[in-house]
Amino acid sequence: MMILMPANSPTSLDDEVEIRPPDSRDKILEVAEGLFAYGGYSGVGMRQLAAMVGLSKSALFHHFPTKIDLYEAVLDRVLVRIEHGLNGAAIHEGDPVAQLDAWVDAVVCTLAEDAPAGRLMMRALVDEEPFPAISLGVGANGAEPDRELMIFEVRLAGIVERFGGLLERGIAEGVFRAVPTGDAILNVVGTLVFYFASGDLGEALVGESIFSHSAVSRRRREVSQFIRGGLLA
Amino acid sequence: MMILMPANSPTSLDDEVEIRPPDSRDKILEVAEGLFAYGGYSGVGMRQLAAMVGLSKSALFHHFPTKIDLYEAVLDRVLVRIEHGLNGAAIHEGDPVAQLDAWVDAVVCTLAEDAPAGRLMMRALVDEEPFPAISLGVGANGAEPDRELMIFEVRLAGIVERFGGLLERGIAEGVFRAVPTGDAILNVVGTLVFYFASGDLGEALVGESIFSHSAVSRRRREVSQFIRGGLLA
DNA sequence: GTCTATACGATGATAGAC
DNA sequence: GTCTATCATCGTATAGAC
Repeated sequence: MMILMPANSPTSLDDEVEIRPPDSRDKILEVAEGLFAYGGYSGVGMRQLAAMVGLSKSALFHHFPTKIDLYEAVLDRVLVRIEHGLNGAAIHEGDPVAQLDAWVDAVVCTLAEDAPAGRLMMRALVDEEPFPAISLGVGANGAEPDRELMIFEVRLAGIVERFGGLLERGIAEGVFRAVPTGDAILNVVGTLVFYFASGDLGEALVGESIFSHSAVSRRRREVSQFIRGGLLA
Repeated sequence: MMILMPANSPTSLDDEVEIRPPDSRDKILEVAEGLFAYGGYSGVGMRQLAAMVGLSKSALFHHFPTKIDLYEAVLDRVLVRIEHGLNGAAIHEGDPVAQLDAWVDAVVCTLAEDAPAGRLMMRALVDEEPFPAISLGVGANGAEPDRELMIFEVRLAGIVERFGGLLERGIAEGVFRAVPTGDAILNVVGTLVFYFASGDLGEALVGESIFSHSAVSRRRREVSQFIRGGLLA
């Protein structure tokens, strides 16, 4: 389990002491991620969470003033991991097809590394009131969004936008089929995330844990072929 | 909104009087479907539901002894619609490619007809403790499942099995790529369902309501092409 | 930062009268 | 079938001591 720094935090070495008190907050987020993934937002109780993390209920409310704040922090942490995986991959090298492969593989590998992430992402994507930031271009124009945007939403909008750009370049070069990017993005996201959110259903279908080594390496091949087949000209 | 009969109910004409008291139970299911789709299982209160349907809370508990019973009934009703859509389509005529097209289109059309269905299905698929019935072959052998199966799960297992059979026939005939059926099923289900579960995110990406007439007719084309590309040899 | 104590509303569910 | 009344429990949040 890697330790990640927020993408926008200024990196200075002597902050180390202050930045990482490897303490309660991280443990809360870790446990909460599993619980939210399992039971959804409404299915998790702060009492229950506090007990599992070994803290008092009120100590928990000290770290996260409200339940939704905790939820946002958990979601954002997962997205930071995905962003990190994308940044570490060669998604800007080679032709659009190679970039697509790198993109897909990076997401698959990140979701394969911690089990709750896929389910959590799928829940967040399905839950209502998500992500108008995408249609706004994330602050590209001066129009204020009609409600407070979650950090999580802005981060997701950035990722989706980068993928949309890749799609458009591939279409312009003629290597991808000329498809509406909206539908294509939904196809790819659905395919990528659903496998890792499918839990027991997925296990019943593939015949072993969807997170086992062999299942994941098979998945990397299969999802890449499926998406290439669906997108390439 | 069509009136459907359970697939296994004996069809006799004079049952009509008894079968359809077009009454409270249906109204409860209708409202509950919307609520569960919007807020998930834990996010819906029986008080709230009773108020919206115009009943007392205890009257509600008379129709459905427990909340989970209601939830199962709602899920099953959606699956019955999907089953009905599949039965009405030409999924047994022509070569496997034609059957695949009929299959995909039938599911898309059913999910397009009532908005909560897709979101509800995605939630149910992501929720834990689903569907070991699939690996058991739905009563094909004598082994008892280790817990009570929901009607809903058995019905889903049947649908998934039929699709798995179609995949295997297509692979045997050489018209589909030789892929592991488990991964392929998850790819198709994820692609099919996620679009109709994506709500505001989907709307932001496709530029209009995902249930609008133009969006749905575009979707029928796009998802068919995407899945064909991903599966065909 | 962490704890105990307390409060309030809402929840799922039950019992019994009409 | 539908209602009112009631129950214990939960989620959420606050206040204040250590």
